[in-house]
Amino acid sequence: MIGRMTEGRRIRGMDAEQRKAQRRRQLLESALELFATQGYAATPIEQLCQHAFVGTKGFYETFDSRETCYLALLAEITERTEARMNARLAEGADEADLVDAFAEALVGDPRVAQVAFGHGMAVSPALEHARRENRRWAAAFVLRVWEGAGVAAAPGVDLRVAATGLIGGMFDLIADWLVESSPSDTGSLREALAGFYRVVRGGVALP
Amino acid sequence: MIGRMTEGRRIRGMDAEQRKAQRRRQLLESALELFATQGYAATPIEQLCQHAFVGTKGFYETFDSRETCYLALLAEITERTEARMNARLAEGADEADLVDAFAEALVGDPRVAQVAFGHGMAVSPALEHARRENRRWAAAFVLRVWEGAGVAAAPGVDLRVAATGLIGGMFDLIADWLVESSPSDTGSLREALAGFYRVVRGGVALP
DNA sequence: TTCATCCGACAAGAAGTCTTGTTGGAAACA
DNA sequence: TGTTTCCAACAAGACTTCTTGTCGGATGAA
Repeated sequence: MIGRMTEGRRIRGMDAEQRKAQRRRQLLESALELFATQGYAATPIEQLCQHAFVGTKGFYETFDSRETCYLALLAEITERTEARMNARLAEGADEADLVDAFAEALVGDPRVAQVAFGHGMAVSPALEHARRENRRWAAAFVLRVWEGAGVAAAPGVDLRVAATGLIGGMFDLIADWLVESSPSDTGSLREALAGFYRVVRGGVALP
Repeated sequence: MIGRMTEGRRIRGMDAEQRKAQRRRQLLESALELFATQGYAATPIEQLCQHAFVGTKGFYETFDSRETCYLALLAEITERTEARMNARLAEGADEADLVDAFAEALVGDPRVAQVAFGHGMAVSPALEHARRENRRWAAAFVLRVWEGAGVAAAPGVDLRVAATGLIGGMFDLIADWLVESSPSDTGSLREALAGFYRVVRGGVALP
């Protein structure tokens, strides 16, 4: 208590702020790993801390809650992805390159894709399974209709992929409509769904 | 205890089995209402029972758990929708009619859409918001690329809708890839994403 | 009216998680 | 080596939800 330090002591060559940043990185890395493999809902804070070698106390000094931690992880992922895509665009990449760059960003670390698009966000595996079953049925229905209509796929077009994407897009348009439009505005949803269907339908059987 | 009844007594003109069926219907109706407005994660069993005028005991006699209840609700919704779509198809409806019938099935009761496609299944509103923010950014990015490429929309095509649907479809293809393919099989994802992009891109700028 | 039955309401225990407080030991200085 | 600082590990309380058991009012039958 003689020579009072104005700043905290250095440990492992890092000052207090750097150590805090490292704890944060460790927690986010553990969150990526555990949320991807077990899902967000099935990963308690304590397990997160054990995996990251951080005390529960330290967790609450870094994040307000488990949800905040997940949001920070998502923010980091999206920020990185967006920066990468913007860079490619600035380099003058063409459309096919951009799509491939997007795929590469996810393929590089499947945990990223799992957390951002997969069951990571789901309430439970069973519910996620039910959700996917819906989409599979819908895609199969579309394929059946196309078959009945005698659709001839344009060269390089995989009808199953097109149907899956079509369904995913339509479901997303519905989700958008739910939060952006009033329930009374049914016309905009009908137009959007019909319009997107025409786009895909046109692209599938392109001359 | 003299004349033992072989079957339970009738109440409100219904025997035991019918009353049980009615409780089930009331619980499912309450689940539809509450899951749609508050979300699944934010609706405890007790609240479900209060809204349905059913005791917690009765709940556990009907469903094994809250998740089972949600799965039953989803199953009912999908079954009804699938039956309706199959009927339309059998009637010889054309593709546009089918799309519109699908929209109509959801528009009729927005709670159905909310439960099946909206925030109903989400872990929390904040996470759902983050997820949607991702998609909005991606759709805006696509629009920017198309603008830069001087894409001229075909008549009747809304570029914003097409971009939103494209992103939704691509994200769904990723989700599919995550559960159906091994992480090492990166080629199939690349092909699927590129293929679906070509389909939409072709349909957008159709001559 | 009287009685048997049903079932929604209530109570209580169990289990899990969140959140904060404490501490023992490790790591860096002197 | 001795001292100080830091922090992961541990502990404990509060809270929420799940799940099962009991009870009393309501309902219909006799």
